[in-house]
Amino acid sequence: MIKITLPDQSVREYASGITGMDIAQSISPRLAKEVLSITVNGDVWDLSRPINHDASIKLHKWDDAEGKHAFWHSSAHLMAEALQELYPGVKFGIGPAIENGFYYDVDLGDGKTISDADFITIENKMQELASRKLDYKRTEVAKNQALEFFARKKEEYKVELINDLEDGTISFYEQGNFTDLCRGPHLPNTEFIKASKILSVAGAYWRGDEKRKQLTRVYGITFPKKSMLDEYIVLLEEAKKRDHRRLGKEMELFTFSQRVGQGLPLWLPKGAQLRERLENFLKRVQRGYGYEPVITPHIGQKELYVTSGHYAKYGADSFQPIHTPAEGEEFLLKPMNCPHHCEIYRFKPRSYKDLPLRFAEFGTVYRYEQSGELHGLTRVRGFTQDDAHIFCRPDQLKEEFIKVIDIVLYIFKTLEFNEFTAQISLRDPNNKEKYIGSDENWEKAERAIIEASEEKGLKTTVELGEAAFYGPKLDFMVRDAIGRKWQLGTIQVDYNLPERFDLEYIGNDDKRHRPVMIHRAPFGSMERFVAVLIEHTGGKFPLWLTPEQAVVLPISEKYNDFAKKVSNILNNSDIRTAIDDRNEKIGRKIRDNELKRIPYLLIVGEKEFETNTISVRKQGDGDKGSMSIEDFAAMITKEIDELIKY
RNA sequence: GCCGGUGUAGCUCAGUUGGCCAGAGCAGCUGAUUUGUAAUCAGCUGGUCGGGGGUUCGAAUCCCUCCACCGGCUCCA
Repeated sequence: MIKITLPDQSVREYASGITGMDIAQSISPRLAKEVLSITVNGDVWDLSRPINHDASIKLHKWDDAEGKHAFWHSSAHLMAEALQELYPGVKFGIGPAIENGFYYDVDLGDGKTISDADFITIENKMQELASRKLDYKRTEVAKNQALEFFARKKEEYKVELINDLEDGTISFYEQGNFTDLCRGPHLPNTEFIKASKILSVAGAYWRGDEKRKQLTRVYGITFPKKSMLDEYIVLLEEAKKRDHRRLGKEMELFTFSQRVGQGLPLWLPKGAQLRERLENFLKRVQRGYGYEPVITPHIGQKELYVTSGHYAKYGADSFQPIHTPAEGEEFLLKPMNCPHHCEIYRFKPRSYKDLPLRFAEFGTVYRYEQSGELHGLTRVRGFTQDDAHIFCRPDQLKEEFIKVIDIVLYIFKTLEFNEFTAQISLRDPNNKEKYIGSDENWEKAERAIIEASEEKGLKTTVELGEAAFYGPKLDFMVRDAIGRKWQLGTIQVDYNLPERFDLEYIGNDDKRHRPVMIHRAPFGSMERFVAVLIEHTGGKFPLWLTPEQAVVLPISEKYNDFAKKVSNILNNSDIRTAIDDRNEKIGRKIRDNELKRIPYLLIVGEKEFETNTISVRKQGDGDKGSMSIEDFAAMITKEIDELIKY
């Protein structure tokens, strides 16, 4: 007999060789119907794999990441089998589960492609196979057997994968007519998969290497219930409706021009105002934290970036130098603000008493992104960072770090990003030579970040080896209103630039010391942040940010003068108010302005004119009755004050 | 940059296998109507069909090429 410990620490005894499915069955038949995989002593296993020793286990259903993972991984195999039937001769690369679904990289053979029109055929084939209730069977094989098997099938990609594996740990999974090299785990059988959808196809280099063959990557998603697929499709449609590229155009916030150049956003008046409001908001917050504004030009001498080290690393893949007509000088469009800020630090000798210095600038930078990489406002070639560089003494690092976290948290709270996580990126302890700076400084910096995050109670993940070569960092990820993740702000510690620019301060020991730099951008970039804000809010911005807060709707032309008076009073109270004096019926005006996401519609007609009032309609909430203009102004002012306090 | 897809009016889209002056709705303009809580009616304007080249008696439609956009890959100071 063996002892099986469940997550609640209760212990059950079973005969050796019991499987996860047997255990589920013994707990409840209902559980047995829903369970998808099992964790055994920390490893995720198939439910059909025998357990031969004492173990702690956890059974996974759809709600667990592990359960979904097994489900989608098995679905990738199912799709592969479908492709094998539909495209004879297809060769397989890799087919993992991903955050939302799975993909399989396949080589269809020369000249063959899969297009949108083929998706339905693949989906139908998958469901046909699934309904046959094919078991996923695990076998363990020796390396030479595995090689022989796939060599015979002319699966050169699999052969390559196996060659890179250690002997003795190789497992195959087989369902129906499809056998794959796979670590698992998998579902018991294909019948769990009740709904399949092929989402897209794309090219993907074999093993991520652009010098190697490009395979066809087929993306799909599956569900244990048909209704869940329907819900997912609704979510995709909702995401489409919120797409910032679409709303940016519709709400007249920004545009792109082929003539200006790809990846170079043009901010339209309403978008520029929105952005300016965000900037002013952050400027005020930063003023309170002791930041000092600086302004630097958009270009700098090439030598500046040679000094910073960026030229060596990125020069060839950047916009190429600008040459002066006479002197033969070379300038680069600035790809970041830090070198300029370092020169500001160097303006005069600094004392330990001067530190920390916090130089802030909404600095516009230009980076040559590959053309296929550009995407709306989230990936552009010219963008403005809400940048600042803090120059401090090593002993001030943690305190400064905490203050930056405070700013980030305040921004998230004000803009209602209520769900977020932070990723701490540390250096790879086995690869220390990849990084610049002393061990002592690294340890100090990493400890500072970890402790600062703990003190602020951040929900963090730690990634080893993800640090920049010049220092560890903390990145913030927010979850938007429909559950998607976006990376926003970043805080990075840097020992490299102070070194390269030979930055110093005089300590209280009268000796020269090296300051530490913190790079930080709570929004990340204005472009990206506005994009995320649009997608998060679906264009229904917080009242204090929205371009037009209220529109006065006169019932007929007779009340245009009164409407004018109302809007003047409100605008004088800093409430951004427009008038819709088109020759339209009131129903039409309401409809159009609701669709424009105007927070408050103010209707004025005979009744309101007589009593000097307005009839208020709140966006999405209908008629709120009438009130005096002054009461409305006070109400709005109060509402904004509650949203944003600075 | 690479693979695949898309490109028709400001926006959303029709335009069958190449064939009269390229269409619709919305937006815009003009006029009528003077309106009470999510679309008043009528008329009009607007497109070198992404750019260039080619095939053809004839091209939005077929071919080549360039550009931009979309989905990914690679990259991201």
